[in-house]
Amino acid sequence: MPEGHSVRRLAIQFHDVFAGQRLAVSSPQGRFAAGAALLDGHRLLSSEAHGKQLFLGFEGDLWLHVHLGLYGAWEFGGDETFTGASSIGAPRRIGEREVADSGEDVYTGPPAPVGAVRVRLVSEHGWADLRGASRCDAATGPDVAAARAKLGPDPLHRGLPGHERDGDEFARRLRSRRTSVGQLLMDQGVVAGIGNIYRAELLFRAGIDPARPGTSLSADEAAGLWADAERLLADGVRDGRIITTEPGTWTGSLPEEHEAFSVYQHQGSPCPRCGTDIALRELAGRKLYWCPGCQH
DNA sequence: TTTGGATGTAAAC
DNA sequence: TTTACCTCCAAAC
Repeated sequence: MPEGHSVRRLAIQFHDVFAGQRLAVSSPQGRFAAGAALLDGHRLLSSEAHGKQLFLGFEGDLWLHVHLGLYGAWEFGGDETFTGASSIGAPRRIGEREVADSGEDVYTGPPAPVGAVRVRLVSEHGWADLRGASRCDAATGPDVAAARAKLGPDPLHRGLPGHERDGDEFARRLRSRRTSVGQLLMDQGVVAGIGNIYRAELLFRAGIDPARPGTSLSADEAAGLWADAERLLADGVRDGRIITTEPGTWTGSLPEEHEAFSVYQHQGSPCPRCGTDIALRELAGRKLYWCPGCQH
C-alpha cells in the first residue's frame, strides 16, 4: 500500500538512525538467510528511494533492495540515541499505515522476533525489522543500476542535481503512448512512486478524464500533472500520510481518513467541485475513482 | 471465527 | 486478464 512518499520517509529514517554504522544483518524467518549473510557486518553508507523501491547501500558496493508491495512494512526500535536521531518523528512502523513510537520502555536490545521477520538490521543503538515485502534482494551496484533504469522519473527527486529535466522526461513518456492516462500514471516506468491514491487524486485535481489516451494530453496538462505530483508527494513525505484536500474542508485540525481525499474511496458521494456522484470502476485490476461530471 | 480487500507487482495463462 | 505472493484488519458470519 505505501506509495512513493512512504519509501522516501524510510530512506530518510535509515539514513538518520543507521548511516555510517556497522549492522548485524539476519533473517529470523530464514527466507533471506543467504542475502543477510552477504551483508552482515558491513557499514551502511547510503539510503536511497526511487519511486517505491528502497536501496540501502553497504560497503563493498553491496545493496539491500526492498519493495514493500501491498502490505510490507518496516518496524523500528532502539534507545534514546536511536529514536532521537530520527528526523521524521521516531515512527515505530512505516509501511501501509504508520504507527507512532510509544517510547515508554527502557531499551534492552532488540526484542525476540515476532512473526515472519524477513530481515532484521541491528546497530549498537537500535534495530529494524522487515515483514511482508514483495521484494527483498541482496544486490550489486550494477543490479541496482539495472533496476533503476526500468523506472521513470520520481517527483520526489525535485531539486537534486541531474534531475532538472525530469518533468520533460515524464511528459515525453506520458504523451507518447495511447494507453489511458489512468493506467500510465500507475506505470512505474512512466513516473515512479505514484500509486492508486495519488493517481485518482492527481487526475481529479487536474480535471482530466482517466480514460483519455496519453497522446491526447497537451504539454501544459502533462506539466501540470508533474508539478502537482511534486507538490502532493512532498506533502506526503512531510505529513507521513497522503492528504490532497485543503485544511478548511476538515472538521478538525487534521483530516479524518475520508476527509483526506477528494475521490479515492468516495464512490457514490457528491463531487466536492461539481456535485456529480463520484464513480468507481476496475481498470487493469485496480479500482479507479473519478468524477464523470468535471474530469474531461 | 472466517472472509475479503488493501496505497503493488510479476509471472502465468 | 488472472493468479500468486503472504500480512493486517475490518466486516461479515
